[in-house]
Amino acid sequence: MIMKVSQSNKLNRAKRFCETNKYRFTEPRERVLSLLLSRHEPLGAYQILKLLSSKQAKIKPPTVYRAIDFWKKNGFIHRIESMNAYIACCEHKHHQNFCIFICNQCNKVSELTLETLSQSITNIIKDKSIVITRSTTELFGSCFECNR
Amino acid sequence: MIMKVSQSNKLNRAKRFCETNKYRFTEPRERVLSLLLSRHEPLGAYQILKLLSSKQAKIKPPTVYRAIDFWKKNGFIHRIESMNAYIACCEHKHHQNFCIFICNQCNKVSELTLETLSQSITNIIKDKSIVITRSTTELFGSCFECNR
DNA sequence: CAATATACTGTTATATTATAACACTTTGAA
DNA sequence: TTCAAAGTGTTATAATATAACAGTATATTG
Repeated sequence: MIMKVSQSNKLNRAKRFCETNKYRFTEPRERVLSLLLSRHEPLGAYQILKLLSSKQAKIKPPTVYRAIDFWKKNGFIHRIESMNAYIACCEHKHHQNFCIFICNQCNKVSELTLETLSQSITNIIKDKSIVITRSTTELFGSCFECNR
Repeated sequence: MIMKVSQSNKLNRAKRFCETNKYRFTEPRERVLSLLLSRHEPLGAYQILKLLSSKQAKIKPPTVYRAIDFWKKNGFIHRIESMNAYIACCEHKHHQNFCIFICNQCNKVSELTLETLSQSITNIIKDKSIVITRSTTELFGSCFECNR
């Protein structure tokens, strides 16, 4: 399987992450993350299920959901709530304040890596008695191509 | 049934909205919206189903989902994506750029009516070739009470 | 090295959330 | 009064997600 460098880098980073933190980089985990890294679009859990299953070896939902939960918890994938779908996180460090853009017309989804977003949200929350630990923002509209 | 004024006001506004736009203010629509207005917490579709059903008259899922879809489309309720739940929109005019805060500890949910949010998002999106028509932001953290 | 605790997987079953499809009813306008 | 459109009722089923429990792999400790 041919991979872009950045993609295999990300997989390696995930592997190192597991080693460092004494988690296991198991086959289901590897396969789920690889798949999400190789696609640049959100996949539903049952799409992943189908893509990872062969006629001989059918995977079951919990196998996929466990891997998804693991990577999600550890900042390697995002759940797109409005789509019940998952994408590989494009930059690990932005995982806490995550923003995606969904084009209403072509349905393309892109993650926006916005340094300013979490800053903005902090500014918006003037009431310092609330502490924000995580945010997910889903923007809908039309993209450059659909817009011309 | 005793209601706060603002609550019945909101129901009236919804009624007027229907009259103005030639939509019907039918019984399922009224009951679903009333219920959501009377609670200050998110309700799942099947919770609504249960609350609106009596032993004699059991409501079916499509009845609830149709009412939910109607009010959602028309800006009277929000879907909280991360919870598969629905709440009455606290201010009609903010419906396009909607932000809620969910306390991780007590699970209380509050809608934030932030004049500045949509502005901020516009500022963040420097690339003017993208047009945002709607946004939903879900913030997670700990609230004032849980924070002390 | 064996015992054992822990993390993880495999499997079956089922819960939860949402929609398709079609017959019937209400409403307003021609 | 009939016709079209909007809306509801009902049955069935799709799509998404999790509980529960037995079994396996791995690292650790005695």
